[in-house]
Amino acid sequence: MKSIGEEILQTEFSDVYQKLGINILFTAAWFGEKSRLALKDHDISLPQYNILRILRGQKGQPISVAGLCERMIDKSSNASRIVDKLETRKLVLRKVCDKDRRQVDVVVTEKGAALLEDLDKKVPSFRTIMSEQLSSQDAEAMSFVLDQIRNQI
Amino acid sequence: MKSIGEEILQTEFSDVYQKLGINILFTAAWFGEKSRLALKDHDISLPQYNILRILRGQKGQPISVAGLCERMIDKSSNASRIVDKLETRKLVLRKVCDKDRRQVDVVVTEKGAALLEDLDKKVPSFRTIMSEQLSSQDAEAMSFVLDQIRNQI
DNA sequence: GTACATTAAATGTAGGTACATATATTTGCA
DNA sequence: TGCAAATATATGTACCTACATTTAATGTAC
Repeated sequence: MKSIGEEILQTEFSDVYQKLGINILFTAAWFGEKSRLALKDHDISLPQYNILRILRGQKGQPISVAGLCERMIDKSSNASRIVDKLETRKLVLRKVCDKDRRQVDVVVTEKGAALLEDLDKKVPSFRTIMSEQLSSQDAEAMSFVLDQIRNQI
Repeated sequence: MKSIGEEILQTEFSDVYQKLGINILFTAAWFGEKSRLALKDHDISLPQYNILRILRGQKGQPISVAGLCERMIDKSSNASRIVDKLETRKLVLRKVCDKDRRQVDVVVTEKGAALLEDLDKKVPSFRTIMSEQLSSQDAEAMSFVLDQIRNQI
């Protein structure tokens, strides 16, 4: 089995926290690469896929571009331009909001929903990747530790 | 304290592994943002900083562009162009390798080393961020779990 | 109601990633 | 030796992020 040290050819870390931190960064990059590979055949980028999933979570209810940003993992991604790409391929629809004409309501189209269902079958789920490796109790505990780390003073 | 669900306004996850997976991605993005902020004043990007640190790890010994790639967290980053930027600012030196003229040897300059030392004081260390939140035993265990996750069949 | 601040989205730009291709050099083998 | 395959780096392109600026619509103070 390849440890994080072997993955990046680093023989020693200054301490175990440094090692864990780099391991988190590396594992996130590894997840991303795995997903991107699965999406490649359909010419969908990772942020595009994430936006489609957020739209599905809306269950038909439209969401603004700012609303999409709030729900994205990468907060500084430019939802406006990602929606552009999806709209060009008719996977989502954009419509100026009646109540506030500054806002733009975004919804997924049938074509988008169908593609998404197809993609879900190909993108490896975290459950598939992780459930053999740790118990759900450990997963919950680990998730809590990550919450704590981000919320330290 | 803000849980991952609150961070991305997601009220429910399909399961705890899904939650942990997204939490790992989000925490990695959070680490990145924190570091980027610290580097901003010096106009150094995160991959540029990482390359400078790899070069310091070489302790003067030159390393090829491919060698840099192997040691980077993001394996598909384009070290050639990142080195370009560093070279323009005279933070690194590039020299065609005598033994194999296809290779390019990269070393950090004194200016680069001085800047790096300055940056290290400003970029928050993982130890600072995490040591209050979990014991070194737990950090070691968590790192091991991540290694296992990436190495499942 | 006009003026000014605020807000939502779009756009411009620099640097980065992902990936294909090009260029130069070395290696290996007939 | 000669020449194709392999290797190291650089470069071109599309999409992305980070961040500043612009445009349009709304809110608010006077």
